[in-house]
Amino acid sequence: MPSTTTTTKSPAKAPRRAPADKFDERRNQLAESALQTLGELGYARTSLREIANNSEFSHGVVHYYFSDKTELIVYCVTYYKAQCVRRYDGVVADSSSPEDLLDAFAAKLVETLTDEAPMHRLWYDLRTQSMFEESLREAVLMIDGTLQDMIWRVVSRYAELSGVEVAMSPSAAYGVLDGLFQQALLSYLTGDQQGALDVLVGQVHALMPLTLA
Amino acid sequence: MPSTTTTTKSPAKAPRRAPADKFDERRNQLAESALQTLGELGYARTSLREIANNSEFSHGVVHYYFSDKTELIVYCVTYYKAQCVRRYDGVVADSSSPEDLLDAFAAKLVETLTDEAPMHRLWYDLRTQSMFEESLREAVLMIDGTLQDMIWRVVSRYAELSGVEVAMSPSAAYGVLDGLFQQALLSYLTGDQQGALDVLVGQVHALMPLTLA
DNA sequence: GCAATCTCTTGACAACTGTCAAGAGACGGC
DNA sequence: GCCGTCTCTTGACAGTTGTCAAGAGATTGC
Repeated sequence: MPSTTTTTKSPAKAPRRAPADKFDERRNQLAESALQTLGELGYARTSLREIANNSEFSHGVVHYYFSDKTELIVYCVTYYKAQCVRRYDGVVADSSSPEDLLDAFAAKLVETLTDEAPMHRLWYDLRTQSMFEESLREAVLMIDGTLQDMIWRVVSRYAELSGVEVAMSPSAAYGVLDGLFQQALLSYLTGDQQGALDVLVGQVHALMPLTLA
Repeated sequence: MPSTTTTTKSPAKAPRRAPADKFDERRNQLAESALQTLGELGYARTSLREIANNSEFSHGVVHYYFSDKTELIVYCVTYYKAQCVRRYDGVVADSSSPEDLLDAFAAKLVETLTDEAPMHRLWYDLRTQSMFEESLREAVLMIDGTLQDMIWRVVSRYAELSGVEVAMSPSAAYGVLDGLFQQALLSYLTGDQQGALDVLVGQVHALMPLTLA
């Protein structure tokens, strides 16, 4: 088993004597640009040249900041997901009743599904590819773990506000909610959008009480 | 909306005067061979030459039986999934108590996860790609529908044997079970296999009663 | 046994891919 | 101002891809 922590490796053999921040700054700038393209085309069909074309740089610069394509992709998704795992913290902190929490949680789900559908399909793309490509697994399993923790904070707070214990494992709670969200995403992207959102809200409202003892 | 039924289009402009079955036979033969390669490498990284190499034919023959790569892939997965949607029919027919059904269902899930993991990851791969690639959607949504029906037959029979009504929509039941199965598949392929199977059995046993009123 | 059709192979094509080397510009310290 | 380093561009490379045309075998109808 390789180390499980270092997600931000420095590129192949970049010197980086100077600012030390400027380098990471550019990396993030490039990552944000790349995420746009990746969210549009998906992992497999996004070429480094396409990423560069949609940025203000030329195609050679990618290899200055990343050692290869896999490192770029992994960095991008890790970078994005790191900003997402706190998405429901406000919901958890501000709600004072189980009903409030449930409504706010469902609303947040709808919001992110609407606003960031390309990012979500990219994440599912990467996670699926990790079933084939060994080199993606470490990052994917790490991210999946943080998402599970994120959901668990919501579910356990929901139970706390309800005054009962949770009746599901963190893994099961994440699995079922993720299944519903993924289904909604597919429906949202392939069919009528409003219907997908409505169904998701209904299903989450129906499911969450079942996580309680 | 295009037609929703014709999954077995004839290729671009193949004449096919003769046996009329021989042609489909070869198609299926090629599909089964291609499925092996696709299950191993995934949708994006499987080339037509690789498919041909793992078969007894040369790379040109693919274009004799399929008009392009997309048609081949869609045909393969549709062909495979058509054999799978009856997987739990025996379970549904033979069980005489809810406990029997639940045990048999979980056992079947474990069996298919063990025996056909590459086929399952291929399906999830295709479904995810359909979020990016318009041309895959029709087939994916059709297959997804038949899988939902398959799960619904299990769940509604489970309720019938329990003497109560189902408390979930077909969509929700499929969504949550699919989420758990996908999670188990990822865990099975990336970590310890036995653990993934045990967790899946436990989660399914815990979840199924929750589908009842 | 001939001819027409089906079946499959071979070879080529244009396009695209990740990668990298060579070098131009910019920027900083001195 | 000058030199060293950082930053980025350009151009090229070898390999791979989907696609298709030309034609060789094989099979069938007559």
